[in-house]
Amino acid sequence: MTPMPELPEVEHVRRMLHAAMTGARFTRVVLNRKDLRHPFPRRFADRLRGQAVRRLSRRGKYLLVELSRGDHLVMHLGMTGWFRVEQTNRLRAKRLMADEALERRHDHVIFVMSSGLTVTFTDPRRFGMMDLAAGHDTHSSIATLGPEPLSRDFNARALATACAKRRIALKVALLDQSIVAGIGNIYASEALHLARLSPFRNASTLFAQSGRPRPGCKRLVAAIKAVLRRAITLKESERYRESRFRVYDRDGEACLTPGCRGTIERVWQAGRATYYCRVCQR
DNA sequence: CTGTGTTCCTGTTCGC
DNA sequence: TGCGAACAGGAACACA
Repeated sequence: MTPMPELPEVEHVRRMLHAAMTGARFTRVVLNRKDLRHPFPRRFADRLRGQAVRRLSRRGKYLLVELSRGDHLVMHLGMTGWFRVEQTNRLRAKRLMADEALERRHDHVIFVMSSGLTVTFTDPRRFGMMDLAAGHDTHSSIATLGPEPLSRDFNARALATACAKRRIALKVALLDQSIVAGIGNIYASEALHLARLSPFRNASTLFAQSGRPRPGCKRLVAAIKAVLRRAITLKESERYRESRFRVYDRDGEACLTPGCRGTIERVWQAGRATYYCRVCQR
């Protein structure tokens, strides 16, 4: 099973698309349906055609394609979205095998680029999204995002402040994209385990009476950065196929924290599965 | 306002 | 072996 797209997966896609699209123009844009999660914006294909790709960036789980006229293509992978990059001429010549045709049944958007590459967005569950925006931070979904977890802006003070008056569980807070951008269900559990913090702990307790972040808050920030960085590195090295998570999908197994004799449990929190060790996570 | 629950969607897994 | 039910969850929205 490929993990759901969270920040590391989206970053991997960004790098892939950067290599495939930067400098090239949209020669042809094909929409195989009129919507994904939301309808495509008006004249979507027309507004892309002829534009060159200046650069590809990422904000949280959103991909941003900066276009030559200055506007931006905003994309989200949802839960099952991904991109395929192929040589356009080989694609034309190809006769599809039955299983391949089955796989292509969820190809919703096709970008034929001037470079001779075709970039296809495929998404079985159609939770993905594509939109156009004037600037990189003018899109409503992106404007409300919290700090990038791997930036300097994301530190213990910033996290403690963002959580200060929130009476929600820590795990739920990490999933809130306005508190910190890019963390999903898997890495929320992973980071809390590495930081040895209980997912049930009230988020506001990261902030001490003295107005300073508690030690756990600093550990959590470090753990989030470590978990995300490791996942990005792992993907680049292609070793991620054999890698496993610390707690995610490990219920019933022994806790990996050195010296801890606990067992990983799976519990239900705000409609989501949370994996944790009740012995070392406090 | 704030937090919880539901909805969208389909491929995969599980139990009978 | 086959079939239906349960499950997976990002983000938006309804609602108390």
